[in-house]
Amino acid sequence: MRPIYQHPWNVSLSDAVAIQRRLACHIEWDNRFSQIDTIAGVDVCIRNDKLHAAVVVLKFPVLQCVETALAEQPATFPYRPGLLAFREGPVILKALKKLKRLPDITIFDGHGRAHPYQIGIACHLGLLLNRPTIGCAKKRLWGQFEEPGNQKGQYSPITDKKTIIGAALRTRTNVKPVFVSSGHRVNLAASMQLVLDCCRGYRLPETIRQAHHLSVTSFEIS
DNA sequence: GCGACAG
DNA sequence: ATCTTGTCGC
Repeated sequence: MRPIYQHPWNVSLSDAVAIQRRLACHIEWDNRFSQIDTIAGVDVCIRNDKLHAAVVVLKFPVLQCVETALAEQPATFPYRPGLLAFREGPVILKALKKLKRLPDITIFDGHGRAHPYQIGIACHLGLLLNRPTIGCAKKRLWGQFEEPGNQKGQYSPITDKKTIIGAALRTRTNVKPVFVSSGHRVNLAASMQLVLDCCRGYRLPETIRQAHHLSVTSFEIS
């Protein structure tokens, strides 16, 4: 089956918003995955207007690396809060296409549902890839939340007009929380559990940490 | 007009 | 995200 959703990337800011609003109603918030054999982390770094994307696929739940992929591309679309997918999406898809096998779950360094139109980069790319995804950001973009308790595992909801759109989750005791939200086909509870399952180190899931390291390393070499 | 604002 | 020195907390 060919990709169902596709759209141009070289668009104006207003067109980008229009595309988001059109795609948003197709995002699925319920779990639609079964066995999880692999889970991946994706991240992008920018040097001299060049984007470097890295994806690290880990066997789950042992978190052993089974495959990685890199891609680079000039940065064209500007950074605008809410439109991150249009800036980083293309180079990320380029890296993901190099994988022998797409991961069962993919975690992004950015939001999912906790976005003004409920279509953060994790939702957007999950829909285009037709795969389950999770958003895991370092800072809030949309919605209100209270600081969660200081112990690892404690969390508080991120809400938008009484609707829970994500959670501020403490992945390490006494360390700033991460902001987790559903991407595509993974509900909030499962997203939070998986993010915690992927934490073996600092405060981001091991998957994203490794991808970040890899993306930084790649531009240092290039 | 002012404040907020993923990466 | 990137740039970039000293500095606060455990």
